[in-house]
Amino acid sequence: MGRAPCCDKANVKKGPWSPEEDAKLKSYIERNGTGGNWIALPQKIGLKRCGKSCRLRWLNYLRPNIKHGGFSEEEDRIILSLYVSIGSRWSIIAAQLPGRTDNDIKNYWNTRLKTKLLGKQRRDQQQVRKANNLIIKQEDHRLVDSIPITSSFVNHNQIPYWPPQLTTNLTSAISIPNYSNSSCENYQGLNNDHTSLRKLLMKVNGGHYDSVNNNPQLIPIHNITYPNNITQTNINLSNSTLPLDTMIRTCELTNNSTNFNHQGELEGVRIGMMEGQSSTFPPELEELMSSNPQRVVAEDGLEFLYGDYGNSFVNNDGSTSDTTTCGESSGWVKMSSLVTLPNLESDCSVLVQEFGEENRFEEPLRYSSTNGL
DNA sequence: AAGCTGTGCAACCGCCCCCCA
DNA sequence: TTGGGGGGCGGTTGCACAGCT
Repeated sequence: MGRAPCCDKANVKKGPWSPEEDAKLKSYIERNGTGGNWIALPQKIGLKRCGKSCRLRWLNYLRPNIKHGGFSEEEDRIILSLYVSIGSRWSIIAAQLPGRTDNDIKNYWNTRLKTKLLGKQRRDQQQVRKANNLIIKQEDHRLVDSIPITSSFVNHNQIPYWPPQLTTNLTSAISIPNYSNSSCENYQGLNNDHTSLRKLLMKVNGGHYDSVNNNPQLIPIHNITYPNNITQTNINLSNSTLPLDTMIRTCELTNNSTNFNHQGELEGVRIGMMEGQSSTFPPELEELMSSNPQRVVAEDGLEFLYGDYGNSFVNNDGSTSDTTTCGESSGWVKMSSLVTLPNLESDCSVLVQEFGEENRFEEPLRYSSTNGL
């Protein structure tokens, strides 16, 4: 049995709203409110529109204080960082941007930001292809296969970033963390449970989740006091909000490899980064990461997805350490290091050594903010 | 100038969740 | 406890406009 339509499809007007319809809807809601029933609203007003259409028109266009177009760089940053963290949860992202609607942000992402990012990547790849073609022309064609693919611009459809040998090594060296049972309490709830995720997000963002009224209260990140060692400088989202996975990934790849729980599982390593494993990232970002992992997260603004950065950690004293020696680093990592595992192409054994049994720590990594997380 | 292509955005569609009778 | 209805959300579509050939 099919679902009953919310309105009489044959007798409702579709398509663009006229100024008269806008005026009717706006003045009615301003005088009387929605009455908590969008379906009944058009009849009351005398509009031949579906209630859902009225709701959408009000929320996305007629509602006061709506901003259209002209996204600032700061807004770009927030959208990008949240997109990396939570994916296409436009309503949550919109909640962080006053005056913006989920529809607006969704459109902005699909038409501008995404193409900007992927366009940049394509340009980069084209440049490398051109450069390689030049090399090929200049060198003996028989040498082509021996040219090392050094980075970054590998087309992962043709050449997997994770070498097969490494994948095997990783499989034996790393067990998949069970977030729901993890002894690292901050991973609890990372099980696609929408409510749990939202609660976690609220907490991580320094907000308060009103479970009675299901009402998230967010506060900006600059109101958060960070845990030891972590500063707004090395997180570099100072005027933004701190996304869930940002914190998690920051913690995952930091300090003295306290990444093993009592079961010997590697706490928090995002299995999505392993070839063939499920991902916590949206496909296009996964594509960016798998083809160009070193460049996915940089430090500033838009560049944080594709900008340059140094392969270094930030230590407690402000000095830096090379990523390939991350086990020796004792500080929180930069944003730029969040998705940077040891340089596996150059030394597959590093990760196994880094995370080998002998490096297991007794206490799982814990981190908290002053708001009780 | 006309046709084509790309872009931006408003609006719709359909699914899912939650509330309430 | 359960099923229907409304609200909310993400994905998609279609149209208008601008830029290019």
